[in-house]
This record gives sequence, structure tokens and C-alpha cells, in this order.
Amino acid sequence: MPAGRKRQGAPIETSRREDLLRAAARLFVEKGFGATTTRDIAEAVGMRSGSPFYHFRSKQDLLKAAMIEGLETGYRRLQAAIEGIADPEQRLRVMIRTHLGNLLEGDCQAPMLLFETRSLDTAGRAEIAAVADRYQRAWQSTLDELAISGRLRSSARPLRLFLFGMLNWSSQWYRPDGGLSLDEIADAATELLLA
Amino acid sequence: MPAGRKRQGAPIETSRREDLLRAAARLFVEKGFGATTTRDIAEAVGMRSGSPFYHFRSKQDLLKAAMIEGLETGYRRLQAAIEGIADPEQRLRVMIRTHLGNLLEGDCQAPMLLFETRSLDTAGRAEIAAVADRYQRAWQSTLDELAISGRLRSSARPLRLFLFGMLNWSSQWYRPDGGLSLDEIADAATELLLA
DNA sequence: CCTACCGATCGGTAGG
DNA sequence: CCTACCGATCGGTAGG
Repeated sequence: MPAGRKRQGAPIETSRREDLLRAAARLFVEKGFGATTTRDIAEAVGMRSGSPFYHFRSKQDLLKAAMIEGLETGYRRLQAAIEGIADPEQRLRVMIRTHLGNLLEGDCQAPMLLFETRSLDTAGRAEIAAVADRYQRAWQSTLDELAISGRLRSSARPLRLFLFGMLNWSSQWYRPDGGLSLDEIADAATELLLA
Repeated sequence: MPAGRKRQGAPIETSRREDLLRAAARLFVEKGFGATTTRDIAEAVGMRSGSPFYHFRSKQDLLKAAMIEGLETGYRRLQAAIEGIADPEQRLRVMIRTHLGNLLEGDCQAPMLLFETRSLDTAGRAEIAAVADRYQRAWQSTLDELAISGRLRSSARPLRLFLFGMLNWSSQWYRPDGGLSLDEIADAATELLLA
């Protein structure tokens, strides 16, 4: 039986809701949305089976909330990282490194975004797409800037998609102890793109 | 009610088993393994709920069989496509194009391989990894050949991983009517890698 | 491959 | 947030 249950009232644990979001993200990535039960999630944070529904209306709602929170965190980090960087080459390098950080150092919310959008219902998918669009626009504008001044290796259309492929796929093979640091990966990807 | 059920004995439908494999692959990609029921799969080929278990011992078994079949088909196509191509640059180009074909023109078995290995049990995962290894080795040897003669843009370690990222990620954005053909994607990816 | 069925599990709720 | 619970669904099986 879970020994970690605490009395209420201790001000040290403010946000059980966020505990649920993080546990859900991790489990959805590990086992998939369909194979994760709301009981798994409850148990992961030391709750009883019915209690997640005090915080979220449904399992779908939990998925959607975790995704939106992940996207907004990632976007905030990206904006903070590139603030004030005028040179587009340097800005791209920082964006790539930050994106890898979002993906590989976070709490699984970014990988979940990549591989569980199919589990969202139609309404949720539209909501996510709107938030994701902001993230994409930041990239497109930096890439456009580089393309205009001829500093990209190729201005062909699929370049941005190739870049996201390279970076996002790393969530499938990256291991923290794998002998390849995030900085090294970021540098190699940047070099491949720049002329 | 499904109108498509047929009497047995007509020699035209030999392989109900393969129908199941194809339907399962498509559904696993669309909804995920956990969210797909064996009833969904049965219905997709016009069977009753219990009948898939005449062909496969379990849902896990169905997943494993579909993956192994997909891998072997893909490997056969790759070998057939590069047979007799001596120039490694041209060979790489053909491999890339063939891989995209496996991924985007097949019957969903390749995309399933990319995104549902987590749903396999440990034994199945090991079995798949062994078959997948053969596929990877074909790539590595061509890339090595190019690296030695200095024809790769970068000989850094993550290059093969970047390449698979670019290609595999296309299963997330490619649309047959999207104005970008498989040949164009393949050419763009090849150019990005070659010096 | 169908019929008929079982035990287990799951998302979700009422009431406190 | 827990207790206690419900209806529905699911993977799988026996017997033909």
C-alpha cells in the first residue's frame, strides 16, 4: 500500500493538480494514453482511484490540460532564451538548444505532445493546434530571416520540417548517459542547416 | 451491420490473416494500440469479436506479427532497390527514396513500427530489435562508405540519427496531396547530407 | 470462423 | 480528497 499519503493542510504541497499533470505526462509517454488508466495516474501521486476526477472532469481533459501546460512552458522558455539576440544565426542555435532542452530535460510534457495528439478528441486537437502555431511562427520567422540573407544551406520548403524531424526524433534515441550532450547535438544540427 | 461477410470456400480470399494484420496496423497508428480493441480490428475485416483469436493468440501477438511482417517487407524492398548500385551517393539517394516509400506509401506497418514499440512486451521488443538491426546495418555501411571518401557533409556521429529523424518525422506531416512529392522530399534530404 | 459467454477492469459518479 | 459503487466494455475462451 502507498505509504506516501499525507494529511491535508501542510502548506508544503500546494499543487496536487500539477502532480497529476506531471505523472500523467510521464505515463502517457511510457505506456500510451490508451494503455494508461486513471488509476495508474492516481496511484503515481498517492491518490485513490476516484480522486483525479476531483481535479479533472475526464481523462481526455487531463490529457488536454497536460498538453497545453507543456506547450506554454516550452514557449515561455523559448521566448526567454532568445530575447535580445539580434543575429539570426546565433538565435537559431539558441532556439535549437532550447527546443532540445524542452524535449529531453523536461518532465515528458513535450514528448507527449509529439506522440499523443492522435488521442485527443477533435475539439482538443484544434485547441492544441492554435497554441502550437505560435511556437512554429517563432521558428519560421528566424528561418526566413536566414534564408533571405542566403545563410541557410537550402531554402527548400521542407527545411523547417527536416529540422523538427531531426530534433524531435532525438526523444527516441537520446540517453542522458549516451556520450552525446545536448550542446553537441544542438551544434551538429545547427551546422547541418547553415551554409 | 456489416454487409461484407462472405461464405467460406471462395478461393479468392486466401489470406484473412493478412487482412487482420493490415487492419490492425492501420488502427494502431490511427488510435494507438491501447485505444484499439480487438473488436475494432475484427469489425474492420468483417469478422465477429472472437474470431481474431483464431488467427492470433493475443492482442500482443497481433501487434508483434504486424511489426515483424512490416519490417521484413521494408527490408526486402530496400535490398531489391539497391541491388547492384555501386556508387554510394546514388545508393544513398535510392535508400532514402525507398525508405520514404516504405513509410508513406505502405499500409501503415512502418509508421506503427515507429510509434508503438513501447506497447510491446519485453520479449517482443527484443525480437523486433533483432530484425530492425539488419535494416540499420544496411544504412550504416553506406554512410560509412561515404564518410571515408569525404562525401558526407558531416561525419559527426549523430548524422545517421538526424537522417532517420528527418525521414521518419515525415510520417507526421506528409500528405499525398500536399504539393511535395516523395521524390522531392528524397532529393532535398539527400542534398542536405552530401557535401 | 461464429455463438455465447465470463471475469476483470475501466472511466466516472454520489455522497460525504 | 476518500469510500463505495455502477454500467459498460474489453481480452479471451469453450464448443461447435
